Amino acid sequence: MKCISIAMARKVEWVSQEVTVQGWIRTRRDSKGGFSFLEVNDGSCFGNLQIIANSTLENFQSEITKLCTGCSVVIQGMVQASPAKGQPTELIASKVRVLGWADPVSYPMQKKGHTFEFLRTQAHLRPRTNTFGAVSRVRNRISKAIHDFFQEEGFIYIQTPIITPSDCEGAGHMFQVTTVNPQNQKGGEQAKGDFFGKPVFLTVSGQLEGETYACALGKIYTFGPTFRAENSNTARHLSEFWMIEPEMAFCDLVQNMDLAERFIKKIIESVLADCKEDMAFFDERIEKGLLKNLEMVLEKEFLRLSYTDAVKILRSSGQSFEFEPAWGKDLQSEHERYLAEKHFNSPVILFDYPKDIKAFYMRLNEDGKTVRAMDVLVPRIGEIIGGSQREERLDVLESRMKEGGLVPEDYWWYLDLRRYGTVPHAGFGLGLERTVQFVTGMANIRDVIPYPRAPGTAEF
RNA sequence: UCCCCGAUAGCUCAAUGGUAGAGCAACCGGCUGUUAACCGGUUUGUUGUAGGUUCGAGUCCUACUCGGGGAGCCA
Repeated sequence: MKCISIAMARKVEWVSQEVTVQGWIRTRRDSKGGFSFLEVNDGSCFGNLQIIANSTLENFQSEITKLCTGCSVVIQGMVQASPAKGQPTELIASKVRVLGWADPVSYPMQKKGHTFEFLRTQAHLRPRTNTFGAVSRVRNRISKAIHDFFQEEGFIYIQTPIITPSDCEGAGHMFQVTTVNPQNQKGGEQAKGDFFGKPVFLTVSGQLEGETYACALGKIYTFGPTFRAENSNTARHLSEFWMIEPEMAFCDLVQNMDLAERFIKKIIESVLADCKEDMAFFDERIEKGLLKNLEMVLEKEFLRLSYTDAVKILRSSGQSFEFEPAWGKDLQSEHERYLAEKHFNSPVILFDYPKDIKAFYMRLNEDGKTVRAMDVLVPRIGEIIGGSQREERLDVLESRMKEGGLVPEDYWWYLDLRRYGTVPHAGFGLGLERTVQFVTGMANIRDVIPYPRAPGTAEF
């Protein structure tokens, strides 16, 4: 007898076949007409399999009528077309074996109605809910789409270090990695006796290392965890998140933007094609109109707008902002949201930002005032991609570093790329969790990663 | 980190400074090819923590903890 997944058992091809399924009980409904309905889910798909458990089963009174949400079971039986609405098939059980009970008094998961805030306190059990099962499957499909996309485009997947000495781009606080007991360390003496003999940190970006491989292999991408010790407490920030960073040699900003747009569309396309049940759920219960919006994103060309033009649009919009937009200042969330949600109602790519608000490695434009940076803004989320064409001219790069108070010698290996066979190159970073948020409509980033890490939050 | 709001039964929430309640869950019973099943009944409390004001505090005050919304930082 074949042991099959719930996803398979829900397909009509399996009608009339004897099979075994295994999973967890979602609900039980008794019929005194002589049987119980069990809903079993094993995570292989959104829907449950309805089991018909007849009272003639030997453990019907002793066990089956006591099953409740969370119990694990193995069930043998015959798949049949369901006579009632609600499911294509169901399973007439010939044997129901209980593997593990779940005491209904203490088991925290109920059939219905849990807030995401409560489920965050039960992060080890929340994947058993509809929402978190669906998020997990979509997150998986997005991850696969990312690899598919880059592999098909000829990119090489490389793994950049997680422990790194480079205080990359001076962007925010880093987590220091040390084997020295803080109680034994004297002020400033720590690094000498420490494991690596110098201060090292968890990576905030694999970009600098990624550039070195792009300048040898042409097109590369990284896909791994990233750590930022910022004390930021929002629905779109995590201390530990996953980032995808492609880097391409012989590539300018326009090609970079082209890639970013194709990339995001490929992800949406894959999820819409392969996660229909999950996406229908998100559309109905999480974010009304989600599917229509994503389909619209697929059809539309992403708008491309220089920072300078964006500021002009904002200033003449007639919209009242808390902070007045002005050239040279960073765009506020309210500005970005206005552009992506109100003015264009579409993803927008902004480019050519003032050099003073961007990182040292971004290529300086001929005007001497702006750099070849780009941000992809999407409705609801805001910035989902940040990238740039990199500064490939040694002298310009060195002077930009000095302007920013960095010591070029610390970056000797990075500068070597410009000393030996320098080429124009570009790349960007995409936040995986923000992408999952965008695709699923989930409002809080802590609900699209299994175990969120945030300031004061590391329970599991 | 800053501003605003909140914390009461397992969960979601009520309760003029004056006897702590409902719905859901659980349990018992009824009914039914049911499907967020339905109907009747029963049980459930250190009101986030520590202080303070008051004859009396879930309610007012202070601090702290945690959560939510917004902001900054960014992906």
